[in-house]
Amino acid sequence: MAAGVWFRKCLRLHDNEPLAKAAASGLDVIPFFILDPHFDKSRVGVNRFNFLLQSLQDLDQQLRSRKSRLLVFRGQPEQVLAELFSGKAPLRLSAVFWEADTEPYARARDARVLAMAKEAGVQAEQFSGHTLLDIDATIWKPGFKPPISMKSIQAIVNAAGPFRAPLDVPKIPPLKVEGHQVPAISELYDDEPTSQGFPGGETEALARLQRVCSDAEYVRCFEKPKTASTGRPGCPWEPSTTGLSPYLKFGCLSVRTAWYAIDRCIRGKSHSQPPQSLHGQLLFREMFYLLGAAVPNFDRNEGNTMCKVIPWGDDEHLLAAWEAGKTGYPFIDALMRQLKQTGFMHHLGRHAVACFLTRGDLWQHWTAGRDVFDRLLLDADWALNNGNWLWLAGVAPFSAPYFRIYDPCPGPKSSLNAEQTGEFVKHYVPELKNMPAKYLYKPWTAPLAEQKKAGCVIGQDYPQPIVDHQRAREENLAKFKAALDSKGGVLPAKFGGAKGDPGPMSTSAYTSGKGGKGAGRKGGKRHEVPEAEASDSRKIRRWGKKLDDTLAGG
DNA sequence: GGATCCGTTGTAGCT
DNA sequence: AAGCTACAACGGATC
Repeated sequence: MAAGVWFRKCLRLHDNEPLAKAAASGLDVIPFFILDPHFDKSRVGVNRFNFLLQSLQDLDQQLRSRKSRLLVFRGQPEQVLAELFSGKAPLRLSAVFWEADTEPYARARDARVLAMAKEAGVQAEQFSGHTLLDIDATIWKPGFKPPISMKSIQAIVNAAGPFRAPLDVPKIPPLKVEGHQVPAISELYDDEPTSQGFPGGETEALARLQRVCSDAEYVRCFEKPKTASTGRPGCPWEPSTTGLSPYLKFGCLSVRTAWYAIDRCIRGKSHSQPPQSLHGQLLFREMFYLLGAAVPNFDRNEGNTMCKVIPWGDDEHLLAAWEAGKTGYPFIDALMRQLKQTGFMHHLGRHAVACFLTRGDLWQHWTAGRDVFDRLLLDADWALNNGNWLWLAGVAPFSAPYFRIYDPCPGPKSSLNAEQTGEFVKHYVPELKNMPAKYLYKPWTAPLAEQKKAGCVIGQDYPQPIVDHQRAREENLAKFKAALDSKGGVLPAKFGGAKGDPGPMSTSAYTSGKGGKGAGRKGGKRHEVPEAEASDSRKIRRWGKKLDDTLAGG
């Protein structure tokens, strides 16, 4: 008899509780993954699927170096597991362990598997591990309220106490079974993966974490809104952030391991704070996981207390141009082509293209953009992706005010932090590679002679702007306001989920009150140590400059 | 119960 | 050059 370890996310050996439990059971251990036909080409782009297969390869290699291996089965999970529950040795399971997954598809599937296991007399157990918090335990606690701000998620996390330390890799009994290899991507997809810089797997995940944390000052001073949407100077395809998100999505990296590695860098020294710090990023991840699990219909427009209903348009032509990176707005197009080509986009880039598709310019439904991201992003994660689209469409209570619309042609003062030499745009939109920098974000303003000289005539070699931004912006602001005024944007919030009525939740946008960016926020009583804060921002500025120099030099 | 503060990340235009 | 204002004006938390 054997204990199965069902890998789904959690594609790692470190800090893997199901694996530790199986290894401690005294039974043989069968590590396996099931390639579920549900996740087909319509749902998963070739780059993410390749990332998954690389992660499985890495897992297999690591297990083999420990005299075990990974078995990859294909088919519907319920069917495969039914066979493993009733099959012949050595592939018959008397126990199976996995990491809990709170996404709706996984939840329904796992409930069926738990029932099957009970029926078959197989011990089945799942362990919380993908998040810092035990999501289900948290949302069922009396008095739980869905967090919609950094303060509220911090309160929840603080109340939960310190997270357990990451677990060591257990001693795994040897396994000798033939077949069930990790397939090659060419067996499953016709097109070739095109991603760069993000090889899947735990080995790379830990190496990347190591690289990030070897620069403790970078970790201490990290402020997300100050990182560049257009990558690193000189190599715009490299993220200006840590690039750890795909590894967290698949659990190649344990979030606890990441949390404590960051903690070691910042402990005892002055450091940036949530929400902008690296810990803040992980806290947002927790917040969206809680919302995804606690809010019914979190991925929908209707029946979703976190979503104001806005009469979005439905124009296939606009959506297709956006997805293809052919809107005629070079910054938007470069970002969308980066997404398609590499599977990665900086968070602020996601702000720019999501705002452009929805309330900013094209007035298309946020779920349409959500689906494109869900397919193409290496780090596409159901709760985070939905949460971010709700945020950016301006329909969630945690959204920025709807009238804060990003300029799709960001200048040097824009909070999108887009570099001004145009190297990012030129890299992903090669039609524009000879366009002078001063016209790069608005090439239609270049005189025809300049366009010809650059070999890029607008309307021929590169599209005209698909909409007039100033006009679209004003029209959309008016439509959004009208929808709010008519109360069409407010739902009665009367659909209780399986859990108790979470209570009427906010469904409106907010404004920041008077003052521009950051104005009027200093000097409040929240900032008890203004000196430390000032020294932090000095450090951060110094650091930013140093980073720029280093990267420019290298 | 009313007032006040606050919310990761807008932009243009002015001084 | 950095800092202010206009734009339009929500709702949760706290006092």
